[in-house]
Amino acid sequence: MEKKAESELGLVLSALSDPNRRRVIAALAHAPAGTERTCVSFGLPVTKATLTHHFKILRQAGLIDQIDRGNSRAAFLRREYIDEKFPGLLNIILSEYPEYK
Amino acid sequence: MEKKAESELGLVLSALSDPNRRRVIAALAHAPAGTERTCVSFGLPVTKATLTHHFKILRQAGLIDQIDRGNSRAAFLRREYIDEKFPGLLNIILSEYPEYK
DNA sequence: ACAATGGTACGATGTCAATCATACCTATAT
DNA sequence: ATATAGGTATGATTGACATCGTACCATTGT
Repeated sequence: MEKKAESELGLVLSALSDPNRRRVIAALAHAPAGTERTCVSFGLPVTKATLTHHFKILRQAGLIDQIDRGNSRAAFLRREYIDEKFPGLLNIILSEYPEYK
Repeated sequence: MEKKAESELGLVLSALSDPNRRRVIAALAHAPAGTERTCVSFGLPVTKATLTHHFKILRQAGLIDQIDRGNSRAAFLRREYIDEKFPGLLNIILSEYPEYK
């Protein structure tokens, strides 16, 4: 049985269904373009194992990339891709966080 | 224990994570404003019981409304609400269906 | 050298969501 | 009147997912 390949948009919307993952994307979207941050730096209320899980999903959805910095892995937003493929999406995510006005 | 209240945006994104539900929203978004359609008219590959389930979720997310027509229940898009609260969202959903160009 | 830090891998668990079958309701159509 | 069609309600099953603990790896800093 073939696993049903999920659409690109499906991956993105599923990834953003989780509040912890939205928090990451909102923080990156609010930060200056090109900002890199470690996974732990977002202060999500989950263990490290769960952190890895969430960032993997964001990566597979094409929303972020991660660069191996040896010591840590820097996560950054794939802003151009998102803005071209899903215009308006980042602003929608940001709108959930008034403090990122 | 209090059930964690999900955010408005969370409800919307969760609702749109499902391909069947996206299909409904895309069809309504493509149709002329104010278009009403019955649940079955979308031809989703699920049983009636599952249909009811999906439309309930779309309603709870605020994406559609349903009017009781006795015989059937007409579903229509809450376009103004969506466009005001989540600008660009409908176009993103539509972009998955090139035939709705 | 060694501890501390950021992260991954694996396995387990609990919860939630999508689906179905069945039974039932209401309105139109024959 | 009776069948047909659109829809709801309920309960069961199944799979996916968020989470954790534990063990482990690499790099930086002391």
